[in-house]
Parts: sequence; structure tokens; C-alpha cells
Amino acid sequence: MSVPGRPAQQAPADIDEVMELVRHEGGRASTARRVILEALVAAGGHRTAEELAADIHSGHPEIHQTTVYRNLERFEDLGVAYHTHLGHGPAQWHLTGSRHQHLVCQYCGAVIEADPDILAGLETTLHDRSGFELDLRHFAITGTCQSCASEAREHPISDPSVPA
Amino acid sequence: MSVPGRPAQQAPADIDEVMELVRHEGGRASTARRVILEALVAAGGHRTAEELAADIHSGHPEIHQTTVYRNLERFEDLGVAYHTHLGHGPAQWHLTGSRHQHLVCQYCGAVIEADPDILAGLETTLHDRSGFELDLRHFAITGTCQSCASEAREHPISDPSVPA
DNA sequence: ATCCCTGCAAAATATTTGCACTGAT
DNA sequence: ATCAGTGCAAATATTTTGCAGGGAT
Repeated sequence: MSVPGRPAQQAPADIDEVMELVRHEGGRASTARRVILEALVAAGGHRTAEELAADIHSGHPEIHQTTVYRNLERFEDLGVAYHTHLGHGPAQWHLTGSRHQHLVCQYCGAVIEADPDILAGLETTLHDRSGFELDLRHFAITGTCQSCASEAREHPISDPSVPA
Repeated sequence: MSVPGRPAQQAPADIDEVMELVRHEGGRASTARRVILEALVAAGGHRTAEELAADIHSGHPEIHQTTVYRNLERFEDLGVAYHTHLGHGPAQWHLTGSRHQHLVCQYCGAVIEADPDILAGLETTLHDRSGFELDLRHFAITGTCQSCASEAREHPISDPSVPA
């Protein structure tokens, strides 16, 4: 795996720009690379590597899952994409441009997209107290959603992990 | 996997109390169960299932990894223990009693244990805005530690995931 | 011509499940 | 005597790696 591109880069919204960036970093503008990127843009986030491979498969059955993994990692190195863990399932991939915070309910698995501003206070507190620079993209924020909180005491459920 | 015991239960600090709880819930006070719990107490948190199995192995070579997994899950259901993901490696297990927040540096992998009070503000904000009840035990809070933040721009490193 | 990238196969990691037997109640 | 728990083997899920051939520069 890789760690997010740093410093936090602007996501080139345009596919050609990304391919340009890839070339600038010594990479090659392969077909697979472009197709995978297109799939990610088209999906608009919240896609697993496997889902992306499936999306791609109709048009390009020769593109293997491995290649999807390798390219997503590359995009992450370039700061163009990142992955998030919402639960125990596979990682979810996003373009860096669509930044949002995930709240995941541990009981029903609901994924709520929160305004990243919600974290502003925490970010400041942490930085002041310890110099730690928060980046909550990598893991979701878990907790209990409103409806589960109310009916919580009665019937525990088994693992929702990640919803469909 | 399972979801934390709910409502958040007091962790019985005492092993006999936990075994009592297990029996009360229809479970049996097996030797393996007790030994695994003892290992968890002795380790004082931050142990993976595999590490716990290793800890146990000298005294009880017959206790299999599978049994460790199964019992940890059971303890989690009972609200006695919980697991946390600090990175891409295996989950870390803790007793519910030793509650603390993990900050993990994405670059060097350092794990900082933060005062859970740091999150008080965020907790309130979230609850007020969306009724979401925060529980940040399940995933670590990722970011960049102070020293990595300073030397950050120069040399990206590969995946630290979880430190030794 | 170089060497990055790909497809395919296989491995690696972390965890879960099936099943017959043992052991706690 | 019952039925939960265990050991062991095998399966599962997700991701990574090795290698030889193909394609971008």
C-alpha cells in the first residue's frame, strides 16, 4: 500500500492532466491506466477495486484485477486518489477532489457523508496539543446512528460491516 | 466479527467476574476461555490475536488460534473487550476498561495514545448536528505526527502500516 | 533499445467456517 | 445427558508478488 501523496495535492479533475502527471513522474500513459482512471471518475467515488474491475470488464475484459490494484496505488502515490476503510470489507476508492468525511453506523452499516468542517475543532485541538496533523480520510469514523441509538438496547445485530 | 456490547458495559476488571458473566449468558467456563482472558489482562492491551496465541502457547500449546479468535469475539459481544484497527495489519485487542484513543502516524507508524477528552468537542458537535453517537475505538485516528510533518516534503516513504 | 507496465499464476495475510469429539453444566 | 466449546483442517476474503512478454517512450 502507499501513503497519501504529500503535501496534499490538488486533484487534477481532468484525466489528461493526470496522465500528464503520471508521465512527469516517469510513468507511462498506458491504456489500462487511463481506463482505470476513467472508471474511477465515472463512478464518482465509493468504489472498491473489485467493483472498478467489474465496471471496466465489459469494455476491457483484458484488464486484470491486479492491474487495477497497482494503478490505484499509483494514483494514491500521486495524490490523485485515496482509499478509505468503512468497515471490515474491502477498501473504498475515491478521487482526492471529492473530499468528505464518512460516518459509519456500527449497527446498521449506514454510511453518512459528513461535512469535513465538523472536524475543524478537533483538528485544531489536536494540532495545538500535540502537533499531530489530522487526516481522517483513511478510516471512517464509527459510531451509532440516530435510529440505531434509539432502538439499540433491545436487539443487538451481528456484523453489518459494510452495507451494499 | 461482532459489534461492541451495547450499551457500553463496564468492563469487569476481575477474571472471575467475566467468567461469571459468560455463564450468565449461557456460556461455559472453559479452560481455554479463562486462559485467553488471563493473557489479555496480563498483556494490558495492544495485542493481536496471533500475539495472544503466542503468549498462551508456552503454557497451553493445545489452545489453537481459532479458539483465540472465537473467544475474543465472544468477549467483544459481552462488552469486555474490543478490537481496533491501527493500520493495515491485524486488529489490536484491548480490555474495555483501558479506554484510550489511538493516533497513528501514516508515515512513521508511531502510535500515540491520546486523552479521549480530546474528542469531547467533536462528540458534542456530531451529536447535535446529526444525532450520531461517536465511538472512535474501532478505527485509529490517522494523520501525520509532528516530526514527520516537518521533514515531510522531502522524502516520502513507503507503507509503515503498523509498527512493530 | 530501454524499461515500465501488464497478464496470469501463485503467494501472503488475516480471519472464518465445518465437523466430529471433548468437556462443562 | 445435553449442548456449548475445542482442535484441526480447510475455506474465505482481500491484497500482494514473481516473472516473462508487450507496449510506451
